[in-house]
Amino acid sequence: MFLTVFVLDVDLGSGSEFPVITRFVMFEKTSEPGKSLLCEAIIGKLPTSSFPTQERGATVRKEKETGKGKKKKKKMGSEREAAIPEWASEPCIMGIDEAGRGPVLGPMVYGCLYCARSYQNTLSSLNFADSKTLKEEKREELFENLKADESIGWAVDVIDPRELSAKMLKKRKINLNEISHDSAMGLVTKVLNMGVLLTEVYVDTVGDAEKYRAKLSDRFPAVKFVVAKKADSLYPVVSGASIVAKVTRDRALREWVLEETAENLHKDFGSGYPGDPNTKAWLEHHKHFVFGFPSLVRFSWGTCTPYFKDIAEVLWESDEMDEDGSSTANGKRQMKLSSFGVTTSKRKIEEIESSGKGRCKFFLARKLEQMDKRCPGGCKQGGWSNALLLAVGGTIVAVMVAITRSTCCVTVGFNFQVTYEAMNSNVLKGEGVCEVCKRFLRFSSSSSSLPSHPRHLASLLLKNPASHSATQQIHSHILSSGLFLCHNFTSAFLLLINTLLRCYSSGDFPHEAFAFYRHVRQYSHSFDSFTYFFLLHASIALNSVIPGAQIHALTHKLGFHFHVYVQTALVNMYVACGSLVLALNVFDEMPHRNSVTWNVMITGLAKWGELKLARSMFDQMPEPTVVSCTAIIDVYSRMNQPQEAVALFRRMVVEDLIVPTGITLLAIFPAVSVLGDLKICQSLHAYGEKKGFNASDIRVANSLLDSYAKCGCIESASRFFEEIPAQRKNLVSWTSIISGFAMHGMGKEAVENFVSMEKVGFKPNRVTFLSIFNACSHGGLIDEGLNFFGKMIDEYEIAVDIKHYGCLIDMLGRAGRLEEAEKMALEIPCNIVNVVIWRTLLGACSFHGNVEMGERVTKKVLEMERGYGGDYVLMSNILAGVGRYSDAERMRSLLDERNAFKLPGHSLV
DNA sequence: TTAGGGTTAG
Repeated sequence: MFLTVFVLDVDLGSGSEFPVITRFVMFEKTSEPGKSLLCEAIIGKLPTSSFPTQERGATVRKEKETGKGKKKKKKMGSEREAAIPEWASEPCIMGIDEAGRGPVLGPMVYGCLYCARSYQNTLSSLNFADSKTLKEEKREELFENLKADESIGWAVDVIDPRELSAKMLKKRKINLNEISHDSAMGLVTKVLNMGVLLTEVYVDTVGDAEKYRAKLSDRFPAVKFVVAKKADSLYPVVSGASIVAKVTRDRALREWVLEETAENLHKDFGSGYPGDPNTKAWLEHHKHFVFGFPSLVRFSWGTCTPYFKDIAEVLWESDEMDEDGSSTANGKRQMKLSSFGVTTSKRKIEEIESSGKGRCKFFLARKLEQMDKRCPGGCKQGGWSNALLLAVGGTIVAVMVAITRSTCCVTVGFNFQVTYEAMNSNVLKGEGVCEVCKRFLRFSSSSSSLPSHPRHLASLLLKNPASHSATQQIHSHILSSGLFLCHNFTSAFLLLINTLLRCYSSGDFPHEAFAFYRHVRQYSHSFDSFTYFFLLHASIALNSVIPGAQIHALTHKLGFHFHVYVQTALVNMYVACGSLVLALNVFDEMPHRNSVTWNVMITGLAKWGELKLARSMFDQMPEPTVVSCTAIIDVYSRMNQPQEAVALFRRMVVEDLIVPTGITLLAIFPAVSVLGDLKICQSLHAYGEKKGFNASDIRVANSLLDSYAKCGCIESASRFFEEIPAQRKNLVSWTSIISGFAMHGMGKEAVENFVSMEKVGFKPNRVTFLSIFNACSHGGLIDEGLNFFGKMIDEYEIAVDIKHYGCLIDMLGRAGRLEEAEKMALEIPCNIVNVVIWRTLLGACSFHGNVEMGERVTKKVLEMERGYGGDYVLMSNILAGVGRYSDAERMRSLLDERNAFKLPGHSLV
């Protein structure tokens, strides 16, 4: 399973180090193309901590309001004023210890206990001992005692498991020792800031004791630090701190709100240590296929890894590329990029919502709601973003996000807690981007497996030009990696920009080309003709003249009016959008035109039915090329003017000015087929042999054999087909010869060839089946035809389309099996059925004189179309055939009344 | 790194 996550907004919180994703959507995407499923559309805000009784951060004991010994605290920097005991002004000692470094579950708690140095002896008599050696009840009792003791102060720092995991897995990793040191230092700072005169601090070591001591002394030069192993059993003040920490952690675990749970999650998780069978069982039973574990679990622990085997697979398939783009030792060159395409639609979302699928407790626990597509921060360009889930050791640990239209990049910890680096404000100064998005621009190229040089990225794009996901990933990478800063204005960067535009313009998401261009324009104006060329193609792909016209204006402003490529692309764009007048305007105003410009204009005119104008322009062309000639011939062929096509081809050959190519032959053959002129066909055969086109281009050979068949010479077609070497024949060759036999009523030969084709390993397509059905129809091979029909569905799994039904109904109808034909017609799905089907059946009814069915079918036909005279004539003939002359006459009258038309017959012979 | 013409079908 693949996942796609779209992050739309983050909450920076007030002073929180860890911003939280508050708006995002997630998609589940199956590996089956086209079967993408929206899993959930969600929005939410994470709680700052799952420990309900303590705030995240140091919690410092407040002195009781006893009055005695109470005094106003000195103001320390910006710290708030608070009451502190008198003894705090004396030299004080403090102990620091932790609880819960090892477990895979729950917070790590740092605790401290402090008192006046003069109270040290009393402290020793309080029977504090290393908390681990005491029973829970005893610890609770001691904790309550020390809380009640006015000569003692204490504080804790509860570090949420999500924070631990996020820090350990973020790009700039912070290991547990570092987190521990920071926490301890945080406690020292807090207590000092309260106005406590700390002179000695005893700390249970984490890592090398001396280095730790030096670090602490460096930070707090006025304090003497004693850092030792097992300090909790050596110094009563540290033992007290260990009790504070341990009890707080135990309570946190007891009172932990498993937000993911409504009723199913239980808290029998044992000790939380990785080896504990209860803990293991709990982990096994509480993993989630997308979110991994509830927020209680430290997902960065190696213990968790085996549990992620079965959960959502996240692929970040990219072979390691060297700096120069060459392959690594495994010899693979091709970059594989998994597809995290944007696949959604309003309908799909509604479907999922209404089906009730997708919502799970993990979403509910995160207070997730439906959302719309706009960026809540007010990004003018906001909207969907692209995201990549990064997998480390098979575990989802981060989501890399680049909102392609608003440039927002964040990494997201496993439980959607953001672990982000400082944003690069130089890069993101864009207009129309909301503050939230701006503040999250980040992600250096080192965090991605993509190359960092524009030239390498461009070559990657060129290797995967059709891959939308590759394009998106590189798009995101460009926005997020700071390439703008390093490479802006370089030719390599422009090449990359252009290549990306090219990929978008030729793919299914051309609007992204404009979005990207708009974005880049905020930082750079060093575009060239390639840029505008691709943008104009993107406009064509969008099938909209508006962006194209805007680019037109822009190129005019930027001085590209003399650039032949840009101007030709403009003509092409206007032609493609059907704006012939605008195309002609550009064409006329061009100071220089080349043959391509002419060809674009000529074929454009021809395509939109302006054949005469096209021909006149062709005749004015200074130097006609084979392309323009071929284009005109092709247009003549398609516009049913075969004589003109042949005449022009003759002129080409006779005048010997322009040499036809294989493509010219492809253009002329349909005209020859329409004419049915075997002699021309034979001449073209000879010409193709002489020039080598028949041998070099299988399409020419296929077209020739098709033309032979259509000119009535199935023998020549068959002979020519046999002469094509087996290894050159393709599916079209086989289909063409089957079709040839079909049109000559040679059902048996068609079937034999179909069988031979299967034997040599070709898999028939829908056209092949159309041909074989036609062959069976015209050859009277009804049962064979029906067998082929079954084969098409069952063996080749080809969807039946209306033309297949048409062939089969024609086949059954010709054979007089009218009931079967009618049954089949009635079974055709109503969204594809058309009048031709029923008209075919009506023809069969007429042929076989079936009045009863004829009347039924006529009714069907007239329900669908009333203006075609042939239908009335057919029914009239059926009625007349059985002597119902007055009814026949009524049908004829109806034809006149309804002003139905009938094309007069014609013959070329 | 830019363009234009392109096989089979009731």
